[in-house]
Amino acid sequence: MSDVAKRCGVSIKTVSRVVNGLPGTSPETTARIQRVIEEIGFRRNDLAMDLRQSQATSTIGLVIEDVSNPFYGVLTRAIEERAVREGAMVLAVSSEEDGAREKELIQSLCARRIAGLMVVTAAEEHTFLEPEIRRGLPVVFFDRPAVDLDCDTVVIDNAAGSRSAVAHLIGYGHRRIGVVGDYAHVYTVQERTAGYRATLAEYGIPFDESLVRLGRHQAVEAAAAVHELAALPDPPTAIFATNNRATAGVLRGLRDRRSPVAVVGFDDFELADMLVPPATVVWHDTVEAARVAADLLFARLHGESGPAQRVVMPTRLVIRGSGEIRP
Amino acid sequence: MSDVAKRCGVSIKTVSRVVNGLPGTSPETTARIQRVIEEIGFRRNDLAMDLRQSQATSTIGLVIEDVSNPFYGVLTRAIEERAVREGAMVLAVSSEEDGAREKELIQSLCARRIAGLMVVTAAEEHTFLEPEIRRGLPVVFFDRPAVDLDCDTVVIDNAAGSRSAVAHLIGYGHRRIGVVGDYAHVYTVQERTAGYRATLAEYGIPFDESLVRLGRHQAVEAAAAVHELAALPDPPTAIFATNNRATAGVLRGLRDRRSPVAVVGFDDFELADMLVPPATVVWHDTVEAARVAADLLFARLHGESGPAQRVVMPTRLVIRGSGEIRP
DNA sequence: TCGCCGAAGGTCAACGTTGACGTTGGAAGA
DNA sequence: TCTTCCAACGTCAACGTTGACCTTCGGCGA
Repeated sequence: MSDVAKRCGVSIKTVSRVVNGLPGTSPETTARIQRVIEEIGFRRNDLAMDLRQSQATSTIGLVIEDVSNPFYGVLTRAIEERAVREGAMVLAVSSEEDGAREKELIQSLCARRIAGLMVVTAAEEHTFLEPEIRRGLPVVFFDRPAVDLDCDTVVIDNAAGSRSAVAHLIGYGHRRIGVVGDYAHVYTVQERTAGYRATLAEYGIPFDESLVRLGRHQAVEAAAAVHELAALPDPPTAIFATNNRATAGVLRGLRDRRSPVAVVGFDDFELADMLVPPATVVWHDTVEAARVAADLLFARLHGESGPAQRVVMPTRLVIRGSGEIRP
Repeated sequence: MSDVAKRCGVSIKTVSRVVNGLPGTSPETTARIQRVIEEIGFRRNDLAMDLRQSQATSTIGLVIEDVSNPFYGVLTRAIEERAVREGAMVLAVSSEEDGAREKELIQSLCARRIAGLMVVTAAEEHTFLEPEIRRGLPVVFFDRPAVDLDCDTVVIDNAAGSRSAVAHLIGYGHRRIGVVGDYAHVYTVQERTAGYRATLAEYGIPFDESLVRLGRHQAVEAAAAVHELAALPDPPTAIFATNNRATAGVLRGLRDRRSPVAVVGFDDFELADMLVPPATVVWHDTVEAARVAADLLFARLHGESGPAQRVVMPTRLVIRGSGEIRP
């Protein structure tokens, strides 16, 4: 900027006015400055501007498990879409389901003075966020609530979704229903497993620990769980998979086995309807949930100061075939 | 920081030393300052630091078409993985395949003083990047080269990949092979379509314009193309789909038709092997390509100043079933 | 003629941080 | 005792920008 000013024989402030379209410069001066800016390819340093003006950048921090998981890809995109309309960008980082890493990442984001934060948390403890929140950082928890913080939260109705899945399988005559899912410490896994147990109890079916196979983070691990379950003395005739990756893994594991096993998965996923049999899943609107969460975040950024909101997104059982196999 | 200094009765500089782990403070002072930092939850403003020190942040800009497309999700993740090892973050933005938007986004990224830039370009003109490059911004083009800029580039061997796909179909007896693909102005679409034509010529098969259906960005549009092709007087017996989304769309479009049509798609995708028939595709290693591109970028950031590199990633035909259907 | 006004432009400080360099005060060596 | 040295601080300016405020000057009405 000072370079432009020197070349034009004006003060830095005049250049600043032109750059920001403020009044107070003659048309000739404005044109001259704009020409020089074009010539030398000057671009304002937003860092300096943000430092001077607001102590915050127009960047939203987003902490997820892994961008390459389509669920988070869709989430990231939906938030970005909302953010661009507000002139903001989204800085998405992957926690890899590691609480300590999540803490580091968030602190690093805060050091970069993000304007707001959205988190799919993997941590059990969020007190480290308190000073930031006190300083005015809006935080929204997505998909998993914070236990020790009173923040806006958007979650899926895991209890109802799990119930619909398990009740559906029971309705088709299944009494031995396996569960395959991700790490047991993840909130959604706990909720969905709890929903499974509650539904079994509701129908008077005894809970059998050996039918539960958690900690299956990768699809191949979920596929392996299928073989473990099949090797049981009294194998399950149906499987409830607690997320998209587990569902894909289970279906892959089942593909080469002769005895048909019914499957209902939580989360819809691309091509689910193209498999054979097509996957019956607990659907929920990820894009809409992301929009709601983004709305909450931007409302806070625009000054909203009411009590923390908690939004529960509904689910719907999408019947396609894999869940309608009888024992 | 000045707040911490005041509370501790020391100068700002002393706090700075403690924050950065520099020598020159007694253990007692260090402990006192650290305690206060912990107490009030102070966090250094990296904006101010970057402004003072280097005029660049430790952030890599990544311009892609859309994070929610798994291809780009995987790319983003691979680059992030490399970036975290270097203490950097990735600011990924979606151009939506719009050249003008891409330009705006890149300029916005530059204004935020990113340390490096990786682009899957949708623009035909990149001269606006010249001043930034002159100023030392390392730029890597991924998947699509720049026509008017001499930068590091990583592309897929589109010619060889397309040839392997089309020759495979011809080998199975097909002579009328349709093409379904994304926007015709996209580099990869052009290259792959050119590869298709070259291979037809190689085998003495006349090119028929009516078999080419481009501009199918969404999967549903690709599915519609299948029906259009089937309605031709002399419909194709095979289809070459030029990317993952088109392949999924084509397979979906074919699902409900009785007459079997062979399909080979460019790009592998999740669950491709779980479809019926499983999708035969031109595979390439996206993760490895991203790693190579990230290596190029970080090498430049570390001072590498040799001539621009151009890396061509190999492809491999993965035979699964959909491409081995005879006419 | 004088006073006033507004357009066009300039000066200065501050945002939070750190590099360069200055200042203490006590210990150690001559 | 005097010098030297070093550890442990502090001061100041600068990074690029902008808000608050000041200056200049020509025009215009009383």
